[in-house]
Amino acid sequence: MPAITLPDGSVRQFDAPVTGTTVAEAIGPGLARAALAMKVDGKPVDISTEIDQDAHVVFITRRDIDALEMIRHDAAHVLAEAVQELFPGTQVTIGPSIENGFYYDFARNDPFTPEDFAPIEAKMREIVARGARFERQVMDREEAIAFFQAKGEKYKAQLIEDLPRSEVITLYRQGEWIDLCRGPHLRTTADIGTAFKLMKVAGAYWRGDHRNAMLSRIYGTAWRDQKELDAYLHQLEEAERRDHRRIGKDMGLFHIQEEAVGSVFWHPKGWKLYRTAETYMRRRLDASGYQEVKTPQLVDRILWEKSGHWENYRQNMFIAHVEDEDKSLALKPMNCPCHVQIFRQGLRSYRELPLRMAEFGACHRYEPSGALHGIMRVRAFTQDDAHIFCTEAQIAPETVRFVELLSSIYRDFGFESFRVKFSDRPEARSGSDDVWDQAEAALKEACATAGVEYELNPGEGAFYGPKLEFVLRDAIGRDWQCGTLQVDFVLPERLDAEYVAEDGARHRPVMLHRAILGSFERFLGILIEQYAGRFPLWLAPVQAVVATIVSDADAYAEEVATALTKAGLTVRTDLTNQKINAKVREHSLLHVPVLAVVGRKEAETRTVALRRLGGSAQDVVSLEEAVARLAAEATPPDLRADRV
RNA sequence: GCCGGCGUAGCUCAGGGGUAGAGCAACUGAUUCGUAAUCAGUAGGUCCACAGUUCAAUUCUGUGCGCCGGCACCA
Repeated sequence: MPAITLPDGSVRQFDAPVTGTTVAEAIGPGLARAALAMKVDGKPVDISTEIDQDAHVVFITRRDIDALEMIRHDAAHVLAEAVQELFPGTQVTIGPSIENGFYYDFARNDPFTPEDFAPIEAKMREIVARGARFERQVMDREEAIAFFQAKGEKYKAQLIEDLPRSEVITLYRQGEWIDLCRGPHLRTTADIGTAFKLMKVAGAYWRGDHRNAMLSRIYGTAWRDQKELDAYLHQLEEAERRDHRRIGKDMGLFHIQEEAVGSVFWHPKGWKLYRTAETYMRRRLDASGYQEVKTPQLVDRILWEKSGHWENYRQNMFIAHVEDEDKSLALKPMNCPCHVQIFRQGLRSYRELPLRMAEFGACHRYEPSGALHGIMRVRAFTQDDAHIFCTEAQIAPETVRFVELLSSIYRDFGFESFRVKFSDRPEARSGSDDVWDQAEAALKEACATAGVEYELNPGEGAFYGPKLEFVLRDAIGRDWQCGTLQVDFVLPERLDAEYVAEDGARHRPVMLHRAILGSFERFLGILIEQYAGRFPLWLAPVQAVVATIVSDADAYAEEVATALTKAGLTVRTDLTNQKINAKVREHSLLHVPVLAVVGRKEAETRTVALRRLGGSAQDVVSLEEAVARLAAEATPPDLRADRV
């Protein structure tokens, strides 16, 4: 005799087990029409599910966010059906809903190409129009395996074989087509609607393992209505305009060329941006008790053997040989072993701890070609690296301190929020399990102390210790690790770092590896996308252009530029023989934040007309006022008087 | 590294078995014009590289390199 409690708190009694459909009908025909699925005690299920005991029920309609995920999941099923109708012999594997859409991985000798999209999409629309009911079916495990084997679907059969014994095997049928699926689903394929679109093809390894077969993946996007789909596609176009590779080219910030794959040629404006960020970081580190050092680029393999990099990281290292010498040197892929060498010079005392050693360290790593991406993933990059040598007791306070510094710096750069991931021990690692237990526990405790909330990222730690990853998102939604904090008990041991403690005996320090930006290259790439090239004044590589209206104002324009330069701004003049409209347009397209326009009037009255990027207002102020105002605004956030 | 796509002027792109075109940019000249494109003219290309097919290849085929989207790998 189930009693159904609805979201408004009302309760409906039924004499016998009922399906969601029946309950919805009992409430009203409108709801019966709109209810696509439901949540029973918080768990999403098919609307046709029978409820046989008291439960809280929430109906899911098209307007609910939960419907979106189901639309996407169902669209994946329809995609698979369409593909199998059009391309017999193609095997299905998995097809989940994902952020913004869905994908399906197919096993097939000839991978799909974008040319296949039109016919597949047409077939999908046909299947949606058919409106076949999604029917759930429970099947015995062995029977299900035999069923898929008989169809030649060996991937599906394997999926079932690998499911835990306790798992109930369910299949969903839509018309003639049937798939292994946990559910839940909408009522019919018609409920998916027509606001979907196939987006791209990609190779993907079966079960995400590169030793397995490569499958052909089709990505699609799906939404509740055409308006949402259009908005999403528009947003994608907008995001493309923010792409740091495009902006880097348009603004003349940097380039990369074939002869130095994965390395950045910084142009004057790009390097100005880089230096602004570097100078800022140096000030912040100086103020936070770090000591900056500089260590060698090329280091003998002997040191890398000691540190464990030779064993664990060699495939990512650039090795250098000299003609007449029987030596192998490696370009450093990380700075840590070098920093330990500095730590090891002389006898260290516990009084020096925590010792925070920072370096803007240029590192080289041989990254797989497919991983390279603009300046965000390169083979030569500069980390804002530091190693904190400390005692175990200092791990937690140093973590708190670090997270505060990182948050403050991210905020200054305009990133109000970021995600944190906790990566624990990887398969290939140095150090005993005991040491890893200790390191992971210490980092977790430090997080608790610092109030850091994180998601788990299993098996993704560095080979010498667990790490926290601070993740920022680029324009098109890809996540990038920037900051990191790693607890390391291994390297101090391997490289024999020690200090004399209060008790007069020698002890091992703990090493905290940490970076805030991660690498300047990646961080600046994200920064470019964050601002779409329209930087706040303190970051802009060219902060103002003084543009003339008539050539009579040339001398005055030079005077204005000089005054602004003296005040510390980076300024250019535009004395070209063009209309002011053209000048405004040109410098706006280059994202110059301030345009100082001078014509006859300004020259006579010693004023400038300030125009902000993106605005159309003109602010005519005296030269002194303009200099004072812009100088104040161009002050980096950490140097501002109102800094709390 | 793997799967797919792409590689034509500085940029964005069109074209196509008989050795190439547009717009913008550049350069020259005219124009001094008050807030997102003044007008006219000029110049600019081993059509990514190498090999093959062909009377003829930038176009077709193969290989390599690079780029783009994913996967795998990672700051």
